[in-house]
Amino acid sequence: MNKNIKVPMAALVRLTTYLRCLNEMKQSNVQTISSSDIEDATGINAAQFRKDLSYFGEFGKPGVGYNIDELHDTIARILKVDEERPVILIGAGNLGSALLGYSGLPENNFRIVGVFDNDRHKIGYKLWDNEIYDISTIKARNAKIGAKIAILTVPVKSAQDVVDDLIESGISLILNFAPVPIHVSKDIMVRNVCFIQELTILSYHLKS
Amino acid sequence: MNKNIKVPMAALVRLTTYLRCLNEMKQSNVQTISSSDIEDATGINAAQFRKDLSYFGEFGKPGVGYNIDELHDTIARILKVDEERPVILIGAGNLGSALLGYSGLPENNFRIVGVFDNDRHKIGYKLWDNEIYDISTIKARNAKIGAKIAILTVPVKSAQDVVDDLIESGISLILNFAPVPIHVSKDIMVRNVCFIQELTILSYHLKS
DNA sequence: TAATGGTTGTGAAAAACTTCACAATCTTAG
DNA sequence: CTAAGATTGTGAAGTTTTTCACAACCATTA
Repeated sequence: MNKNIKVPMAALVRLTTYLRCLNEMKQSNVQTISSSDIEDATGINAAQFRKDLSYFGEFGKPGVGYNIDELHDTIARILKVDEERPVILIGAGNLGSALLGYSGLPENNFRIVGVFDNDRHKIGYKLWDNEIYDISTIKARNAKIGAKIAILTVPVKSAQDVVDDLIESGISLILNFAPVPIHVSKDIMVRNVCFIQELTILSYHLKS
Repeated sequence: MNKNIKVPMAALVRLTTYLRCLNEMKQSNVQTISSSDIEDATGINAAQFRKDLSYFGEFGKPGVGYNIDELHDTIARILKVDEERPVILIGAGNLGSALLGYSGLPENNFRIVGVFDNDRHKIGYKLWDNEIYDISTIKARNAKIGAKIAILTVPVKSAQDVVDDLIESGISLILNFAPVPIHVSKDIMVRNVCFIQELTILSYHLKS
């Protein structure tokens, strides 16, 4: 085991892929899989899979393989998605609304427990049964809610301001959908989702 | 220049970040930037920035820096986002609808020129002024449209089937929002956007 | 003109990541 | 019990990516 060695970010990304894959496999009637089965299902090299797991321990049986349910639960525990996490959503626009209605969130143990916006025309109204709160009340509200994770779907121009408020409110993990790099201290983690970037990478590969 | 050397995917991702950054800088009254200005703005190492550019040519002046407008246009040309690209959208659900209304798409030269779904209750109706077409007509329609890029916002269970149709219709670049790995031949490129994965990576970093 | 301060482009060094390859282990069958 | 076949976990090798460091260059000032 390599528990003292830093886990590469790429390995974490792959772990989430294994988890998704195992989730599907759970519904089959097979109990056990080998690392090369994972390779077939995900395209990720079998040795890579084993090494990724080795950062966290030993979960397989030589000569046999891995128990699907066990491995699923182990990876879920490693990634801390084995129990429900409260998440707050900032920005009740089109995208925020779509996310709020997305069943994949609860299915993966993420529960949106608060929706915030700064638009007077939205505050107080309900979106999919969630009341939209005034963003200026976030500090007080999150003192009760205690969420550590926020999803940010606000316009570019408000993104940085909102982030500062979030951090003051105890948020330390931010999923940023605003297409702008936001600036935070080292103890705060931001992951950006920008599908324009993805489209652009596709565009680069246009043959012409 | 390294034109004969393979460009790392990570470099392409960074190029899209530089482009976004330059886009903002265009609005300032500064004309010229240095690689370390880029580092300050994006967090990406200055030498990394220069090496990324070196895959494509020499665009700066030693002792001076880079002209913002010029560099922006150059990178846009490299990434082939210097002119409008037609894109088709498959899946007119919540997410598809949100994407369709997203102004970032036209602002970045991606124009949605066709919306498709397989739901009888949606086909024929309009979404943000776009008629929703029957997905079974895609081959005929894309023969006229000629889009190479498709955005996929369909449920997991239909994803693979739809992809096969898309490829038959001349699509070679797919942005997949369905949280499932899809299987394609080598000449087709797929980029996945899965924010559950991103949330999961954040979750792993919860301190507790 | 010469000297100074700043910046690029890039070969080479360093670091990080992936893949290989094999000892160790397990299960089954005879 | 032994042999055969399968699979893990991991040190080492191989590959890729990032960072360093410096020659070459430009603009400005004296």
